[in-house]
Amino acid sequence: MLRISRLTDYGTLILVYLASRQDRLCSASDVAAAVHIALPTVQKLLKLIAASGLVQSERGTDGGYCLSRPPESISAADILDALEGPVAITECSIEDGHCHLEASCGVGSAWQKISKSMRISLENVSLIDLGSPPASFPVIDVTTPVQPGSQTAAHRS
Amino acid sequence: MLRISRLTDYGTLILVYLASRQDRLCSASDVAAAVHIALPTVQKLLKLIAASGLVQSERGTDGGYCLSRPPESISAADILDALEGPVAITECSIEDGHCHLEASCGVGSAWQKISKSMRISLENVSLIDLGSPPASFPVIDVTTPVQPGSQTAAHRS
DNA sequence: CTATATTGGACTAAAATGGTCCTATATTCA
DNA sequence: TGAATATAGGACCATTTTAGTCCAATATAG
Repeated sequence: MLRISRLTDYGTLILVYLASRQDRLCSASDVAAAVHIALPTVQKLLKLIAASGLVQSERGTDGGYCLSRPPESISAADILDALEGPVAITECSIEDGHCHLEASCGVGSAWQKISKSMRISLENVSLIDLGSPPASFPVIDVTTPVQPGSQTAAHRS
Repeated sequence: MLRISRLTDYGTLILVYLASRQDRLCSASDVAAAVHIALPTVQKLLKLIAASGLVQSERGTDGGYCLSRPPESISAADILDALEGPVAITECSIEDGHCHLEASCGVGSAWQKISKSMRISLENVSLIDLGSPPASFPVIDVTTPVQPGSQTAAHRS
């Protein structure tokens, strides 16, 4: 169903929470209590997210996690990259080469291109948007040339 | 990874093939030979697709399958609906109600809205587009009000 | 030295996925 | 009627992915 995993969903919650606590360092326990997700799961996710560079960590007493960039500059695509690997709609589109159907296919490339458009659109959704979503999100136009880094979500208040 | 399943990918291939054979009825064996996918798998997929109404079937000698609508009117969203259930980016967005995080969440709705935009954009990609993709597909704008049935892919020659 | 944290990994149960196969039924034609 | 060809509707299984928990090691502060 073109869906993201539940862990990615949780990860988003965690990041949104950290965005609201930009100043302080939050321990995994703090986060778990705030977002109402079991501690072990939060720990696992924070480790993953930290490994991707989206958050920074500090060990020891009074240690914890915080965003390593301002929330405006963290996109939905960044989150997917961190928790699910690169956004790719088909297996073809990640392996990019050895598909035993290539000759008769002609479809792979379409899904690939759709995937690229979606990725770009997700790059335009920031952590702030995810925390306080607009009335609705714009529609992907999958038929005209993509504009690489157009601009970030335009609804910001 | 925001990906579609391999079976859905295969299903797309099959539908694109049927679109090129609009006139005749194609048996599962015909299709399997044409798209280079194992017969049992093709049979399974055709049954699923037929159940969804995208293709019509006829039994008996000289029976087979054909599209039940012109390929222009079959969208990528239709294919996903047929083979993976409704396009929904999060589990939340399908159950639409009982999420034990609802209080602290605020994120679910953002992903839900993004999902809706993506769905609409996929509705604008036809089977013809999937068969002969344009140079690139437009980018989803996830920040402005959605336009329900705007128009179908504009690159058609 | 002890408390508190993260780090990095192993581990398990449950579910989804991909794929095959079998029986029943419908249709055509000789 | 009977044989051949198709779909219909399942069951079934192996493998992978997902979600979730837990443990030993390390770093930090007091």
